Amino acid sequence: MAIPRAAKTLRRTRIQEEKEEQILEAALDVFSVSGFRGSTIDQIAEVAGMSKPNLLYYFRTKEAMHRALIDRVLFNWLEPLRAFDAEGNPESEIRSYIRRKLELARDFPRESRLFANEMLQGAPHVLDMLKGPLKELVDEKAAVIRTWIKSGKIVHCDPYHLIFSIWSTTQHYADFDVQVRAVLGEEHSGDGRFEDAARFLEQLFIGGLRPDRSGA
Amino acid sequence: MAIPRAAKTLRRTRIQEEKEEQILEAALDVFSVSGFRGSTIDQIAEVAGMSKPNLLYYFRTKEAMHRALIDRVLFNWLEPLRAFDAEGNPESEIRSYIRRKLELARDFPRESRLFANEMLQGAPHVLDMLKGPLKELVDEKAAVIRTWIKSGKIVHCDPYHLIFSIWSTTQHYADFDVQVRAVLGEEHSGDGRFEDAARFLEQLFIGGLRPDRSGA
DNA sequence: TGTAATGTTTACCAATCGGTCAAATTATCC
DNA sequence: GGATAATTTGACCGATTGGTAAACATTACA
Repeated sequence: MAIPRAAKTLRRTRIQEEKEEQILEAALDVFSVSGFRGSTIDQIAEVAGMSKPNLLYYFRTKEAMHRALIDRVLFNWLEPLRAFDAEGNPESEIRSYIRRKLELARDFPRESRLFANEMLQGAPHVLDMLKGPLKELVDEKAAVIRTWIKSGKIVHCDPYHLIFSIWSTTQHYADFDVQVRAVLGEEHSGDGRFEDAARFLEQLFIGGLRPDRSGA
Repeated sequence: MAIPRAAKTLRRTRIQEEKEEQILEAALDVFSVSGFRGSTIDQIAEVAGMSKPNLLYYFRTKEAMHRALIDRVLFNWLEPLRAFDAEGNPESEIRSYIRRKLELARDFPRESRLFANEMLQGAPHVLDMLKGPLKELVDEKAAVIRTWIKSGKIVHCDPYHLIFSIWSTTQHYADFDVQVRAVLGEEHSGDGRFEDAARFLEQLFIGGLRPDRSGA
């Protein structure tokens, strides 16, 4: 007789570890493409290579699966922003922030798309996190940027929109990958495009934020 | 007895005009949030305020509805890029391109999200258009940008990634609207945020593309 | 090695899905 | 106003959906 599933987390088996991993991996595949509503348990079960009831033995509902996935992904997703350091100098901090975000887009495009899908749907599962922890983190980093502005290290600008623009430009290469590939053509669709993107974005942001030397 | 639906386009009734408009409007509401797979005909019918069979009288399948919607939206979506003019000077052209794209994001966010959903799903319905007409248009505009670079009007950079970065930064305000609002907080979630965004992005791109006067 | 806990499968359920059909209703035009 | 075309509806269909029940198989551990 199986334990009530609520108690399952008390002690985790080897098999539990493996299967849950397997399921979340498959769920990421499916959710990141079709979004929550558009994905089916059957689909995920097939990708995971197990029967639907077996999958439901580990995650009782589709919601639970999605929630577990989001929880696991979000932490890593914010890591680069957390690393944004007030002590460092603006140019290298921004440069390395762009690098990190671009690496995430390259190495974890499904995670990026999972998040993008959630946003498009109005963030029904993560709205509290956006308004709480995310906002606080961004507020904090915006304050850092403001000190850079006040000390004349970068041009006067809105720190929030600066952060938004770094997010959007870098995530674009994961979320709109198919469009990027289509426009660049077969020849420039290798991993080299990430190097090109990094070079361009660093140039754009470093150049665009350099304090104005003509005016004052 | 109703006409075979294939002949319907020969002469269009007043009612046809109205109802099809009504349906596409509702379909835009639904598809832009849930994507193709995640949306249901019943949902759209309810938003459109008509019965499902009635809706299916005008569009035989969900696919047909989606296709009609995409077709109608895509043309307008590319208009700003088409307006990108080789004769104008780079600064004002880029400035007004950003403005136009940002206005689209503000005034037609559902259209932007419809497109974003399609991209996330791998562009199953528009891949040919991306590889064909879109690529050609972008190639053409990239050539324009290259002439600006050659004549020293803007800094040397990759024109494709420049275009991508304008797309992503502007569309971000439609596609990730919920995140932008959450991070900015209630007080900055009015329409004023588009003015702030415009000011920041113009500054970023104009500054970032200004030819380097320190080097040469 | 036995047994209890854990894991898996087959069969199934009610609800919803995309879509059809024929009958009923409404608009159009002479 | 009547015939005819256009529109709308309710009832329905088979397939798929998220999820369950219970029998069956396997594992861990004493």
